[in-house]
Amino acid sequence: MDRILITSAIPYINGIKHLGNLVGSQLPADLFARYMRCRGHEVMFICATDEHGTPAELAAAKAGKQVEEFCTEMHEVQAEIAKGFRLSFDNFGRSSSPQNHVLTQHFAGKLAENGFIREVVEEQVYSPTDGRFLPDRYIEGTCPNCGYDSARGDQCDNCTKQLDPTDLINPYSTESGATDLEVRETKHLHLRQSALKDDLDAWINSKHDWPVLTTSIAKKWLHDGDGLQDRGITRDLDWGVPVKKGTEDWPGMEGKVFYVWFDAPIEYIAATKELTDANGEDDAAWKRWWRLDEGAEDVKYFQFMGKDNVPFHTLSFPATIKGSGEPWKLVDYIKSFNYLNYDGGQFSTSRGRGVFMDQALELLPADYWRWWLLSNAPESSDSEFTWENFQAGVNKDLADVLGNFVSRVTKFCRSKFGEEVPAGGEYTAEEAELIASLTTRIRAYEGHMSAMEVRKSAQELRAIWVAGNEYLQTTAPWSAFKTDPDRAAAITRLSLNLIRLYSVLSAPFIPDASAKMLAAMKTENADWPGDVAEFLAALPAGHAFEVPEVLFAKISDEDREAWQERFAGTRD
RNA sequence: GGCGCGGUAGCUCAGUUGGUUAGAGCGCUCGACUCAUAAUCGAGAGGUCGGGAGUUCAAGUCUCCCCCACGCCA
Repeated sequence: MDRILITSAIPYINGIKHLGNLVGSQLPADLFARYMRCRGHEVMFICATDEHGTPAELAAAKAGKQVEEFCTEMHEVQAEIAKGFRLSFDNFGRSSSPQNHVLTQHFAGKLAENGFIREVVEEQVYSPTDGRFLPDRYIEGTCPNCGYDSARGDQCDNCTKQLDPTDLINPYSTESGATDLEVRETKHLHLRQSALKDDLDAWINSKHDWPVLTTSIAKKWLHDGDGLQDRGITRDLDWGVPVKKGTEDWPGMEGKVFYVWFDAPIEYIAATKELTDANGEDDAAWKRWWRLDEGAEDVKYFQFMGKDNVPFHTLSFPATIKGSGEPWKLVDYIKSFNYLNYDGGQFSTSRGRGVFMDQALELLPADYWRWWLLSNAPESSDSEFTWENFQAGVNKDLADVLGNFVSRVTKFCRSKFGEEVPAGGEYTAEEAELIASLTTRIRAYEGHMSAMEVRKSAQELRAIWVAGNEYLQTTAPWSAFKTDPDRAAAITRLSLNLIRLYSVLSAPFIPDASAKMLAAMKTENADWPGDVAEFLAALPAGHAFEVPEVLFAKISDEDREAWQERFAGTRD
């Protein structure tokens, strides 16, 4: 039995994520976690909300709430949606947790001790009216280039020219409208990633089995231009982890907090501690996952994320870990994903384009989305969501191939033999052939699942479903029944056992339907198939079952058209 | 403008270190079956692998140039 640590990139607290976000990290991570549990491994599957930073403060203000209150509510919303999609996190934590405060401050302290922190004095725009420093994009003014009067401090939306806030003519705060802005000096901490560059480079180069997407992004950041740059890890904000050197105050850094990208990945560790704390366990319980000197030596650590998160996970977070000089667990494998596009364009949170997680669950059960998204996961390149493809894929794979198989077998049996596994008849060469073919396919499926080859896994699983229909078509028990009822009974007995096989194999993809299939077969035995012939004999003659409700209703053309229309524009 | 990733059947995508007639699913056509959610199974049609040049006994797969789409950065 292996010990498998899995983390999914943590979604930002501000708003509900769209299907592109889901398929880029949480969903494939869940697939892998479920599979590893099915295979009997000890799994720790961690996710959380990323709660700090200006966008959260502003969203809270807009909602007329305190930021803590806002985050608590939004965390609850995201946690509920995650449950709706059957994301099987062992803990869905919060980056604002006390555990993360302590750990983040601890790492910063160690980095400072080891000389990887540099204090830098910068000039930033301060608004006396707002009582705070303003991030570039919360300052607007007239563009010096094109004269557009609502150019942002980082870029002009009209002429696309990149700007500094000080370039703007008649700048004002977008928060208060205040125009009495001034430039003030402020001190910040920078993480000396440049000093760790060679170490990180060697580490990345040793990862020969990582996806090209992952390593190519990391290498670009390492070698592009002047190479890996130091990065500011603090901000002049209220909402965040207060800057401390371990448990000590940090002179000159009063009133400042760590920047989100510094504390967010540390939350992976903190969320594990949140879990064990909640369970009343001691520190050894979480350290055995994260500390090489306290039991994590044999842990295999997998991270899942979209490509936009790769730099933080290949460079920034490892720099934090390595720079600490302490034996923390480093990631063993980074599975990264491209983007899922929506109907010819991008999904967009800010513009509300596409289907969002809460809306998706209003339309259809989780299994529909899980199956389609995973079987079309953007692994090797960006991929595309269209309503036509979604409808066709779901109807064909889930309703016609899998759902209908369950229907035809259980209903045939009920009408000819009653609602129990029929006795009589012998297995022939046809059964031997089916079992041989299934064995090959199941072993291939296991290989793809272990390798996190999501699309290939889905393809193989589908082929296994098809094999059942093929078998029925060839053996035609409805014909055999007329001349040789015993033969028909043998075929039906095997086919009923196939339903249990499909339940077990499909569980990581479509957990709800899987549970329904197992329940219909009136068994709780969901052990993974080793010897297939043996597995298919587990439900013996005389074992009762029931005909389940239709597993997957089809998506009608009317529904599809209505949804297409509804989601054509922006989110209401 | 620089960099990055792509451009393979109507659609969505696979194609290992260059090597026999370029693959899958859907869609389409035809056939079989009638247990089943008008479901299933089989067969077939369909691509000069964005364009051009080159390296090689051999290129979708390597090199160069160009075109197109997307993304990141200045």
